[in-house]
Amino acid sequence: MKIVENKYLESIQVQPDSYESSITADICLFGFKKGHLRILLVKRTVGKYKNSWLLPGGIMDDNETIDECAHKVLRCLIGVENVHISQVKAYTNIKRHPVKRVITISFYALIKPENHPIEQKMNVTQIKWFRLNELPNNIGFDHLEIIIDAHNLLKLNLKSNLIFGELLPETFTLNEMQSLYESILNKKLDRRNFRKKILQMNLLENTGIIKKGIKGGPYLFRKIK
Amino acid sequence: MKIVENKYLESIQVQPDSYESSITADICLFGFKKGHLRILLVKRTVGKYKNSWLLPGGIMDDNETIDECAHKVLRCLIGVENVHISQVKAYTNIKRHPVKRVITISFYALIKPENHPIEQKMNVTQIKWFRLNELPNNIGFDHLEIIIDAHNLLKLNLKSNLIFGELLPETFTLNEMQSLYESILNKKLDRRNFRKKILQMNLLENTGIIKKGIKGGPYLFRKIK
DNA sequence: TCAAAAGTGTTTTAATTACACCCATGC
DNA sequence: GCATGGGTGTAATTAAAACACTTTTGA
Repeated sequence: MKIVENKYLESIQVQPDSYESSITADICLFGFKKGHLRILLVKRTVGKYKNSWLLPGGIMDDNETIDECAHKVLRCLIGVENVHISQVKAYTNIKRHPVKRVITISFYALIKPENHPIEQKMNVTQIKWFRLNELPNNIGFDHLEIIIDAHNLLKLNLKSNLIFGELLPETFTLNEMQSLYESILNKKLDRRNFRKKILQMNLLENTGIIKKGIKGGPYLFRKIK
Repeated sequence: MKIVENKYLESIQVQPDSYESSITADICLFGFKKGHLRILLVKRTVGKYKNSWLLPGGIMDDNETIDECAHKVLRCLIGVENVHISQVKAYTNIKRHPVKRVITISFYALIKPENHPIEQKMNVTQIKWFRLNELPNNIGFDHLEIIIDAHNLLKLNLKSNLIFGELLPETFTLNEMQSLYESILNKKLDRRNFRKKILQMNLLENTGIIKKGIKGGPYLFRKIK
């Protein structure tokens, strides 16, 4: 299995600009760390965009769907099988890749960075979590547009669905959760109104445990079920 | 240009099940006629699904984006260039087409059927507007799923955006508009509340003209700008 | 003991829903 | 002239937004 992963990783990042017209899955992997919403970007060792930050992505095989491909990328990247992904959009501009025509279908996924240490793979010179409001200005291809589209969809889904993947730990304080919402929506929320709204959804339960090391002694909550 | 169109139309519908792995755009073309939201489906003359109703679609060329491809399909179908389209989703299941692998990216578009008489093309045995709540049960491929996804996105966009393409004529009564909304959302709306909400958006203007032939003498409205 | 963060309700405002009568027109 | 559909406003309910003090804990 490890071999398969490496094979894929290479096709994803080692042999850029060398494949035939391809369909790829690019992943906007969002994480929440130190109070900020972040996204994982990589730099490749070769290819035209080797000095640019890029979304991690992979080429879709003959025998896999684009969703399976997206999961494959995540498996290579963080070694996790069952992360929930959401399809965002297809990008088909003819000149988006300098050598060959590449069609990309983008996804977003939500993880907790602490749970998934990122291994530096050989074909990637750098790999880094960026704050969403401090993105580098050298993002390659049309990946900035892809990031913006994914973030917009995430915001939309957050309001209606209250799905936040594993952006938060197993147990968390309501203020941590509020802070996550504020990061994603990029605005301040009223503490009392936020708690009222979230709690009356009956999707969280109070563990009764107080988180240590924080002034005020906040209760830890978890998702029900 | 007419030749080009025919060439495309053939590749879309005459030579099914005979192409290499392809990327297609399938169009959920919604129309509003006789008080019902409808969708245009076609039957092809050949291929495994020749007895099934299908969404109109076309193969993406090397030198066009998927959006251009979608417009091409609409041009072939109804001869119109500048219809607004919305991308919905990519479908990549491996076995969705019986012969070759076909990746489909779906779109929806909104037109007024009366404005666009549908020509029967040679490769299509039938072409018909179906009421969305009376779809045939022999819909080919995964096109029923595609229709449902597109309709759901349309409902979502209707609530937030108030974009209804050209589903309504240039001028229309508020009750015609309400009837359209009820068809799309599939539920009854309160007449006074609907009018209040729509009018206070300030996106419509009253032409001052009364539509003849209807009891009550309703005013005709149009979109501003 | 004091600074920082947690926890908690009420009031105000805005948005949504429910509801009934008279008027205009076509037949 | 009468049946059908068009047009209109207000009250009730519900949801969202604004707002301040007390308690707990770490340093």
